[in-house]
Amino acid sequence: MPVRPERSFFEQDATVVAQELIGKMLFRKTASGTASYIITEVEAYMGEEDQASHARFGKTTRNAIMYAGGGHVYVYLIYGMYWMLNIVTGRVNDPQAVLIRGVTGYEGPGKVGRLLSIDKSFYGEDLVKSSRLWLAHSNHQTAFVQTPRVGIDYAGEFWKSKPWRYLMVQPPQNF
DNA sequence: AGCAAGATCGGT
DNA sequence: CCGATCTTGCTG
Repeated sequence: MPVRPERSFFEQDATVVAQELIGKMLFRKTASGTASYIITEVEAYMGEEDQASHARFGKTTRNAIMYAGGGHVYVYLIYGMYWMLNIVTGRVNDPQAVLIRGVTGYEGPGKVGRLLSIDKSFYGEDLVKSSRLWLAHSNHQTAFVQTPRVGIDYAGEFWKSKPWRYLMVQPPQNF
């Protein structure tokens, strides 16, 4: 029986939630059934001071849900074609989030959005309660490595160099 | 009202 | 390396 993380899990800092998400199950229920995936790659965005974050200019129409507290879903359309799936973390008015960049077999945030049929209707979805998108603890490998975040050249060296991308360590194929 | 840029991806 | 494709946020 999958156990869903509760509110307090999402209320931690994005860097903490991000590493905890590696190896967790992500469930997506549609008309054709419920599919599950293992999260393999994420990135943390740490608040208004983080110059890589969408919250760096303060609250706007697009990022307002980032201020609503941990457990909500923040989705946005990038380049007119890819829906990015983010999980809001931290407390109310502390706009942190974790971008889901990969699940088993699908590397890249655009592919994750497409695979899970994510669209604007998921903006604000509550992962603590949702019946179409939720997380669950698992027994899968949780070892990870860290690297700088991808695609944030606009953020400046200081924030660009933060090792806030987390990748599951691949188990050896042979030995 | 107009415009530049974007937490990407796939094909040259 | 470049185009696709469209929403957002800033400027005027």
